[in-house]
Amino acid sequence: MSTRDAIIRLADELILEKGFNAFSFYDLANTIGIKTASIHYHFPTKTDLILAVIQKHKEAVEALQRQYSAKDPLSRLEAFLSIYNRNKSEDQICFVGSLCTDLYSMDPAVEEALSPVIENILSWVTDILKEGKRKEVFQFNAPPRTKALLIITNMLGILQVSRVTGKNDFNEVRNTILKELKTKKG
Amino acid sequence: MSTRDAIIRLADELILEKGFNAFSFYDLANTIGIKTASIHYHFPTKTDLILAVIQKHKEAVEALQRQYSAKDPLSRLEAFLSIYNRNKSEDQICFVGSLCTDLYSMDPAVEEALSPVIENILSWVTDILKEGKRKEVFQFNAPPRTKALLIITNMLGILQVSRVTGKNDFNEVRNTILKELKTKKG
DNA sequence: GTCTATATATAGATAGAC
DNA sequence: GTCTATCTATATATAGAC
Repeated sequence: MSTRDAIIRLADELILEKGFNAFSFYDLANTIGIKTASIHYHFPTKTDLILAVIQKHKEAVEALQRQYSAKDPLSRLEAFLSIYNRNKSEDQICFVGSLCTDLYSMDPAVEEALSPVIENILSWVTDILKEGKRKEVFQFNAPPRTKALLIITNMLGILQVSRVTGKNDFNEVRNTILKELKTKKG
Repeated sequence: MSTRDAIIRLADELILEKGFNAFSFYDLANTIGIKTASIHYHFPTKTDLILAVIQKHKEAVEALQRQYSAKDPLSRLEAFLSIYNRNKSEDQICFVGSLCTDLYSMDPAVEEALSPVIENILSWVTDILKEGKRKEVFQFNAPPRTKALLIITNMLGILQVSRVTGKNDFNEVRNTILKELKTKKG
């Protein structure tokens, strides 16, 4: 893995673990085994770095969307839910939740970059729900976009809250979302 | 208002707006019109200050619980939901969401103080839902504690996400939660 | 209870050698 | 592409005068 990729990967982990304002170029440099000046060579400013991390998430989401585009609604929904799997280093939260929390302490360019990623995820889930309802594998009453917001905020929120209430709650919420959504057919 | 209270109030606002790691004693001092040394007189460390902010929320929640303890389930639920009203300075998020996001960058004493507050809110909402179901004003299938987690994470999450997707989504989510919960009786 | 002054540490960032 | 060295700014925190 290139140094550049190692920096992005570690920055991403630290954003999900501690938040954008709680890690420094020194933390990155020290862990990777280089000097801070080398980080600045790849990313002149911390904003440049965070934009690269967002870009990585953007591409990962798009890859997931393509990979499951032809699959059934339940598989597609599970693909979406897999974004939140907490089998990485312990207790990482959702990157959207982390960045939205710190949003007003960051360069406005971050919001500009983050916005289309969030809108893309929201459209994706909305579309999955629409198709699932049409095929009668999902049931829900709210408008699809609203139901998508409910599911997304459940996943984002439980990753944060379950840091305190206990990690079982993550599985409980995830399973309940699926259970309430599924018809006998799904 | 005492200087101490002014500090707590402003620190609270900044935590909800920018997060714990994005404001300094200088920000507080400068806005209030005192010097940083005066902040340290009231709160020797930043941890002491955040603990006081948590204590303030603890008391506010408990006051709300007492105030509505004898009311009907719908009124009690609306009292809970009022915690998330965003009619303060614009775009503040949920204090639980903000602190959980930054949790692993803070003194462990913060988690210790925050945990009972979250557990108290969770018990409160669980109890409201139980009573509402028993009285047939609410309908839901999941266990009451799980349903409480779903509603809490919806509210916490939408305050963060709607910073990007637009503030209408906050009202949409809030109204949908109530709509899906209510029976004809409720 | 607030101030001035200061200590100490760390942050993001740049210049220029190799 | 990585380094050493350094700049400048800001952070939390303390000592001691008023």
